[in-house]
Amino acid sequence: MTVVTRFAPSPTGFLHIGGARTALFNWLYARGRGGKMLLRIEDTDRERSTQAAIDAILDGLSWLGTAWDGDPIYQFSRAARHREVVGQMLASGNAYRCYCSPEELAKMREKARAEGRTRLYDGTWRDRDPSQAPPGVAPAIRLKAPLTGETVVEDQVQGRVVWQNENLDDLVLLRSDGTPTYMLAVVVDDHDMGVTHIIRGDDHLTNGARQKQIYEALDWPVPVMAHIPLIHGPDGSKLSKRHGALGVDAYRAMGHLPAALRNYLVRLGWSHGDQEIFSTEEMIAAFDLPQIGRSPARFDFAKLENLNGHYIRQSADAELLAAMDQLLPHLANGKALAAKLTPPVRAQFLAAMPSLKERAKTLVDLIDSANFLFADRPLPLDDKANALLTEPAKTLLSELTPELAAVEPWTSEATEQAVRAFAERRGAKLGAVAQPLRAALTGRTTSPGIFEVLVLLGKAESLGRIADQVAGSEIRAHSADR
RNA sequence: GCGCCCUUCGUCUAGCGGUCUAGGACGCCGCCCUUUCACGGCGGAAACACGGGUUCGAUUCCCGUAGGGCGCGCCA
Repeated sequence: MTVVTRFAPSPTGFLHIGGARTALFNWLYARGRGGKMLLRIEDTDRERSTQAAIDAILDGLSWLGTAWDGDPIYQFSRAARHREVVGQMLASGNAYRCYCSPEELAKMREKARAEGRTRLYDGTWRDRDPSQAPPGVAPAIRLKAPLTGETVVEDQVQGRVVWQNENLDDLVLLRSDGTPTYMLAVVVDDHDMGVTHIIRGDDHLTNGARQKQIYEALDWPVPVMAHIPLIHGPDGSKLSKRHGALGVDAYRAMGHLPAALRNYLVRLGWSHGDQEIFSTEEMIAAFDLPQIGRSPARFDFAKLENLNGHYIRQSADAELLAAMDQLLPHLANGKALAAKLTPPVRAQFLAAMPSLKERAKTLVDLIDSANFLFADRPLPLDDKANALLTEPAKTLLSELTPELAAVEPWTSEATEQAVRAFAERRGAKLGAVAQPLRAALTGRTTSPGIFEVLVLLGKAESLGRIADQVAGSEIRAHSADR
């Protein structure tokens, strides 16, 4: 039997990180078994479903690299089929009409709670003759669930979970306005789509039991179920906007790589011995349901960043440049940056990439660390760089200038030789010269190796930037004289 | 309140009765490398929630307690 999994988000917001992991698990499980992962948009809540949310979900899945197979199924469009199935259940005696008013139901719930019972609906209309129906009231259709015995879910993650049927009540299948409920729609759709494995958040575990009752009433085969624990915030509470319940688009905008996010997510709640790094192929081969833990995991940004740094270092230079191009439209200052990336600057960027990527945790870091390549003269200095360029340091730079100007050819070896010789003659440590030089060339106190920077910038630009700082020094010196 | 689930270093986790003086990873601290920052290397601090059982022997099995989560709609 071919494995068919599905990801079934409701389009009421972005694709959040928990949903992304659920999708990833479904995708991995299907891929690892030559199966398919289908996508079903659960848009039956017409009030809250939006096209923007649908787009965000499709976009997010594609970016993450966990795209669905076939066309997305829109649940709302299947309402007629849902009604048809309820008709069958009514005919077979597995469902009945309930004429209770909302007020009556509210009272029942109150009473049940007061008495410490879980079954909220008291079965008023379960066996009552339809002739007693109040006139002019449209009924809801309820499932005639078993009163005794137990309902068991053999869950791949949770193990065998048992509910006493007396704790489960007759759920509504069709509302009085004729629209299907979620509980019914999910069962009918999963069945019709040929879903063999349901992998979803464990907030659906109880639903699993109720849905199993529907499957049994319909005499349909029950898919394998796997209810995975939810992701929590760093403080252990439910993941909220306060923590990082961000859409995957936000992680993208932070400069994370899809491969890194996948690797981070797959290890959240699942493990394969001590292995931390998984290529996509390795993940697909190793992933399985029983190894998923049952306790909720907390989201850890630091670990994600570490992993992302790893994947950035591993990426080919040209790939990183391409990833940045794709990221730019998602950044606030993306347009301005894109305009600066002229062909020569891109070439410089590519040349600098091997050492830049060594230092970056995110693509945003990468762009930021490359700033010195395309900054305009005179270079703005950050505070630390400014503090470093003291008067003696500037004097040193001005004395270094003619020696650098004489360097030919302008290579990293030749410039290093010149600077080292200069420092030695002055009895200075290399750092005493290199740091002011770095500040003048990059505007910062951290950068790739200084001789590499010199070569990256070229002789004319390098000397120009040094001159800018030395000149600034003279201007200030003059004004101090008066 | 009722039902269900969970509980190993700060975090993600390995562990599936003796291999545990509890392993790995991130983070943290120290040292090394070094022109800065990273990378890399080496070392360190850091955990079996608690109480009962079962057993020759419990991190591993069972039962409680405590703490946490999820569910309890004619929402999805």
